[in-house]
Amino acid sequence: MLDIRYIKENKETVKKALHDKQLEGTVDIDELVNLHDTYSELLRKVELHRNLRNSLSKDISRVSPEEKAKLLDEAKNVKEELQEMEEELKNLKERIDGMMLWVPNVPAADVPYGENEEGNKVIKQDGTLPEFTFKPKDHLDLGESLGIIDTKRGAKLGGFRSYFLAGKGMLLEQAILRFALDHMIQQGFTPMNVPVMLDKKYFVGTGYFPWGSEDHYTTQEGQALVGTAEVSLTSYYADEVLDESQLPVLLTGQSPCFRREVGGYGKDTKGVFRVHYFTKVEQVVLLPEGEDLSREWHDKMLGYAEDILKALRLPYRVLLMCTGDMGAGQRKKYDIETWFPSQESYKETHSDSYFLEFQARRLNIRYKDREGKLKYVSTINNTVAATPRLLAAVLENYQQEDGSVSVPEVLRSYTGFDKIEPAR
RNA sequence: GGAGGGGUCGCAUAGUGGUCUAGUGCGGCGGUCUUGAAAACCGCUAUAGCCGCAAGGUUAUCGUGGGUUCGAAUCCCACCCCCUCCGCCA
Repeated sequence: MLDIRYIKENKETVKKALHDKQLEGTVDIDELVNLHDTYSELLRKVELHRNLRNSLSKDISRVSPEEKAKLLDEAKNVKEELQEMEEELKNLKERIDGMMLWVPNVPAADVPYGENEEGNKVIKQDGTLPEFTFKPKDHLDLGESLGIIDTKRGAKLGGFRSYFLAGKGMLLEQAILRFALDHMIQQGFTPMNVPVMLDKKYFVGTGYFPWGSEDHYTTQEGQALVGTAEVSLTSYYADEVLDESQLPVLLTGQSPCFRREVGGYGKDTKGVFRVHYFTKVEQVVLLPEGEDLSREWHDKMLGYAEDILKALRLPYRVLLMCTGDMGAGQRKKYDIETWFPSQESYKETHSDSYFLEFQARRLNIRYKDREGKLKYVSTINNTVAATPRLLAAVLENYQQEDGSVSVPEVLRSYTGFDKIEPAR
């Protein structure tokens, strides 16, 4: 959420953000500003009227019985007038609040303009592409021949985009996750196990709602299932006031992630690349205000994710996402894409975004600065490792001519084995 | 799921319709005293908005949302959360 004062003073900037993020038509900024002006004017009138009511009430309690009757009549009139005005005020407020939720964050100055993913810029590439003396299999073929990925039975039980991981595949997944978690702990992050069914307000708070509500499952109780631990971790301090000395808050959490993947029916249909349920280690940072600081941490957190890929010796590249391919709430976003030999292309495995105060305003997370002034924190989040997608990358990149898959060296102390061989 | 108790200022607690403009204690900040400190004493001690150059005034907020009333922390309704006990359960 942006400050209404900012929106009023920077109408054209906000309109441009709507346009650049391909969100035109979702909210009318002129209408919003006009409504808010009307609201402010009415609010002033209402407050004057409340003042009148309050002073009349006070008089009634002090005055003699004879005078009382007269004042009571007057007070009743004021009350009725006030009720009408307050009704209108409430309606205005609801409309404004509803519209405010649709106002996106303004992209940072260095975010390139683009209508879709084609506008993204590759800004970094790392790792040597593996060379195979044979035609590399895709992760599903590998997983099936190794007996570690079973999408057929997954689909039998849970429908399309469900899967089983079995045996050493399951253990390798756990190794990746634990390795990733350990790396973040080494960076000073606090590991967290988080709730994954949350009140919808936290999805609004993190900016997943209203834009992405279609992609979330809901419970009978009206909660939604998280698509990422970011929602839980970022909301951890919702409605709280931190002291500046507590910042930066560094959290890492592992959680199941649930995504309906509506609108993506034809996309990535093979294997376990795009699934309804996966596991992810996420990193979230809360910072004092200041864009320079956020940018510094944004890059630093990108580095933590790169560390994982480097340690796994997986080739990857980093994309600076364009306006049309970033989230409504995001200020700037990097995606990391990891090499998938079977497709001879890089595929998204990580996403790193900073928000400035956008999420903190919605979630009401503030801190007291050194002068005792209350300010909103700035938030950033990034993937550390998401499986089975990253597992799939490991399988493909580490496959051997004999059909086996060797285990990345850094994971061997976690797995206890150094290769996965074809099932008999 | 059932029964009972409870949610008030940073913390603890008082407050059953009108000086509640929310009392008191603790903590915190400032001051007096002191060589210094402690103790004692005095003062201050929320957030957001509006009007105002300022001083100040004003509106809202006692878990949340409705309602009753001229007036609600206080009465009524719904919901949320916490505690105790019972049931169920990894």
